[in-house]
Amino acid sequence: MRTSYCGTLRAADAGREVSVCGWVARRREHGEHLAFLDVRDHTGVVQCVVARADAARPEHVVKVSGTVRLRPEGTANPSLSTGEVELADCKLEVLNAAEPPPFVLDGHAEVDEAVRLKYRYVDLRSARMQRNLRLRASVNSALRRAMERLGFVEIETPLLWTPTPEGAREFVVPSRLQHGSFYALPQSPQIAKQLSMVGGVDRYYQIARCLRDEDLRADRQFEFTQLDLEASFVGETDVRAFVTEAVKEAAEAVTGQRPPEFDQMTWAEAIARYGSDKPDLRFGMEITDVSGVLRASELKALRAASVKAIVHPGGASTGRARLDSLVERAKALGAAGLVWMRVVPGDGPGALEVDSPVGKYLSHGERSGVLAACGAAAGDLVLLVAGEHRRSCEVLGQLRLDLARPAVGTGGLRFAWIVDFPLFDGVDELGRPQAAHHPFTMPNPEDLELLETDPLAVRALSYDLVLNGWELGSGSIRIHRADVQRRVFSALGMGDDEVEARFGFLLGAFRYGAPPHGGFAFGIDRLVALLAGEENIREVIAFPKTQSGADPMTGAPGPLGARQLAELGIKIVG
RNA sequence: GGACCUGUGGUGCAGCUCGGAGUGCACGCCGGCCUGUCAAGCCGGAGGUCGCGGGUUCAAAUCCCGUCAGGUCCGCCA
Repeated sequence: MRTSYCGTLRAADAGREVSVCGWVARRREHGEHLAFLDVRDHTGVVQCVVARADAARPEHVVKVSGTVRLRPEGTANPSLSTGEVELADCKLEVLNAAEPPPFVLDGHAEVDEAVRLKYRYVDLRSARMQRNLRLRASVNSALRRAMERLGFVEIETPLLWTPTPEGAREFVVPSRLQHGSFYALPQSPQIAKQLSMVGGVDRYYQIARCLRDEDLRADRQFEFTQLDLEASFVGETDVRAFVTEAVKEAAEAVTGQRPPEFDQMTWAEAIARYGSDKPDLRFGMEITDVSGVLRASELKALRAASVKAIVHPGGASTGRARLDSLVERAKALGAAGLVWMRVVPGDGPGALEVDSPVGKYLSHGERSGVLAACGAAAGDLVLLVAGEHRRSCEVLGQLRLDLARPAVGTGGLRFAWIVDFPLFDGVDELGRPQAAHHPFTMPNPEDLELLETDPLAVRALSYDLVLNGWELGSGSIRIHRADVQRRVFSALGMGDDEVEARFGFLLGAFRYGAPPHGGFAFGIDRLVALLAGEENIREVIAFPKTQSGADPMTGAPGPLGARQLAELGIKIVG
């Protein structure tokens, strides 16, 4: 039907007889005998010269046959890939007429997302969506290449799995053959892939759809896609090397450049320096501990266990209203308060003074000590939070992002491995430790004895991959011995009966020869969004859902008919 | 479960604080003119449940209450 794609024609093609197919992007009419028609396909647009264009309205589907020729002197369009040529002596065939589209696809108007989603099939024609979908495909392709090169074998795991009421809320599917029983759609193929290790697969991977019935966000959809992998007879560094290789291959496929070595720091270091377990390393403003300087301060509030500071370079010009809102923000984040200091020149060369509500309560030595400790200079803004170590760090970590985070798509790609996560993160209302990662995570062997005595201090053999402040994914070495697994379940407050009911088949498998193994999973939607410079994963998903979980195009979710409900043994009560 | 922002011809906005006739801008659409444009240009035209419901008022896009939808965030996401 066609000989060429629209966006590929160049000066070197001059003289060729070609046919292109696509959509009418735009037309420019000059009276009876001359009109220009821009025909668009996924590769771009090409200008076709026709006598009359009445029959070809925007978004009509057309086939144009003609001769490629150089445009007349002075009429080339350098902003177009095909700007040096045009199609002349055209035969125009309308393959399908179209109603005027609900919005224009010229990339200039910012169209409301709800409208775009309702007419997603039109929206997908835009250069932006075409680019994002193809970028995503090349990421998938690169990931597969890397995994195959590393000896991983692609295995499909069930979508209809058994309910495991741990972690994220599950989507469930009623069983027609066993009324009252349900399948669960997998939050991740975690257990299946571990069983594949017991099954001697050695190296498993899958580009897996995961489903979680939790509230949606800019970086979270009900269903999302992970590169999921697991390997036997490996340690932490092996797993990280596999993932690093795959991610680098994907980034290179998109950017043309192999990314530099990934940073690596411990979880404790990430919290202390950036106030986050997913630090954005594209900029500085690291947190400084100034507790020592203020230990004997007249200000009781600053004699806390831990006083932290960040410096906002050039922030001394920040107005009172803005500072007040920062104080409110800090309180909303859980800080007792926020002390700000505008750094101004003092008397004498190089001397500094502070303009701060608490300035007069601090000695000269304390004021200069704080400035020296965090390296502040005249014109900067210093923010102090006092309280418990982790909370103070996290509050300042959030303010750091609020004040200075670079826009998505700028500042390059700063990958970082965060290692040595704690095994448990806090306790629930009954005082039981909560698994930070998942309950199959191997405790650090050095900390095994703390499982029963000080569980919150136990480090895990687990690690996260972070890119520009987004958590891409996480992984761990798994427990492969039933006795250790039982101790962890016990620390989690799960009794033998409960464990048996939920994970009996997994513990059973571990009795039949489970190799040491570990793995990882990371979100492809997030990786692709960051590589595409999008701040929302919906922009890299062909048919995403809104924040309330609806699809404006299909109307999903929708009701079931009485007959279908009866077949499933389901009665709607609310 | 909660906080905040948004909702006005097909699209994007302004109008809302201080109530006074659906007022305005840009794009698109329809028709006319136009032989080198390229986000073409010029002229004309059509197109409205101001998200929805209620209240206040002589009078509501505008003020108040409720509700729905979209978005950002908190909770949630082992």
